[in-house]
Amino acid sequence: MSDVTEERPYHHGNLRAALLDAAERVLRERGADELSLRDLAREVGVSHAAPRRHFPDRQALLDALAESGFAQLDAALRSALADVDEDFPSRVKATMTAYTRFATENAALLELMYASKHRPGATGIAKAAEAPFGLMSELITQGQDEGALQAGDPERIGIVLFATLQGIASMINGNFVRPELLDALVETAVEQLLRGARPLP
Amino acid sequence: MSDVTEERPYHHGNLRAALLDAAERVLRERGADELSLRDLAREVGVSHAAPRRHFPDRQALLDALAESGFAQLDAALRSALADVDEDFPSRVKATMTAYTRFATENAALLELMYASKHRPGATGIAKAAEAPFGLMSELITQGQDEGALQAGDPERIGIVLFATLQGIASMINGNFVRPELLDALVETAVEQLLRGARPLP
DNA sequence: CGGTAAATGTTGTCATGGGCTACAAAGTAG
DNA sequence: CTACTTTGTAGCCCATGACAACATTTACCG
Repeated sequence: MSDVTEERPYHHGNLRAALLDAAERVLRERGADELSLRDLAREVGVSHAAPRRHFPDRQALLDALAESGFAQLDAALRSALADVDEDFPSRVKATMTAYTRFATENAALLELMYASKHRPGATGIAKAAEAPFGLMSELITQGQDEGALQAGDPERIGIVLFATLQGIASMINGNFVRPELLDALVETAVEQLLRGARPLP
Repeated sequence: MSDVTEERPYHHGNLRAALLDAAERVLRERGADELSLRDLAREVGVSHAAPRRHFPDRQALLDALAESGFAQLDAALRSALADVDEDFPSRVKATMTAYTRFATENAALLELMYASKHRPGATGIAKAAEAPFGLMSELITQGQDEGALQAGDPERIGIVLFATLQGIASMINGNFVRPELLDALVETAVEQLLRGARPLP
């Protein structure tokens, strides 16, 4: 058996991942304002300056969290789409529900993801956001192919759809709308999309 | 003539307003993260602990800014509505344009307004938000009265509309969409509302 | 008026945290 | 085995938020 007093090695091994893990937990439990690099270092059991090797400053950590958030969101959306029928209305509704679920269950994370002031050269975030954005475009394209939606730039329609979802989540996360209304609002949004963007008779 | 060396009186007179003013400027120029009570105190010319009398802690200041933001937003929307025709489509479009304009020109402020973690008992913000929210509901009601929109809970439709606008602004403020696309996106959103929520033939 | 309580500002202090530099240990390649 | 690089440590400075004790105005009330 190894020593009971678990000597920590000088090198952590995968400090970056451990920090992100801890950060995600703190973010969820106490919000972005409470995120302190020193605190994370303590939790992970390294010196207060160790995180610096992986995140030059606090904002770099926040950006990394945001980037990871888009990846998680993309995974959530694709997972939701995997379990649903082929027809367009079902797929739209499943996607919208999955988005708002994710967004309301990860309120602080979403706030980071859409924060206006990422560091100038944070290309990683934009890149990571392309995955879910693209998914939305594909979905719209599918709807157009099926004849459920009128022609038009799928990206533009997708962005508006995305925006509506994000906005609904904001309303709930900001406590302006009771969470119980979430489903009804999503339902309304789905109906309006299907009716508002369908082909002219 | 009074003394040239402008002796500052012990009592500022309207410190609270002065602080909010300075805070709004800093918020616009450098973002919420850069807002420091001590810095504001310096700018206004009072001691570092003076703001405490008016804002018990930093969050209280942020909440006050958010509250003021909703009042300004409400004023902007009503002002836009005052200069436009009576017909529903014009009014909707004017309102939506005014909202997204305000939201993109005051990105950091909007972020504060919809931040998920206001202090528990910040009833002031919710109260202030009721004004613009109500405006949106009234607008929907008008549309229904004119027969441009189908029946339905005006508040629910209004919230979805509001959410869409806020979402579009988020996309632009978060740098996921080029600002030049703003008008086109609003246009799309307007059309979808008018088509998606109009009465069945 | 005049005196007292409440508001409002000031000074001084502490703990926390970000960011920096110099140094140490562990891995890696020649 | 010896350099070189990566990763973590120790210690410092400084800004800030929060707090307490004290000072000055202002407001109110007899």
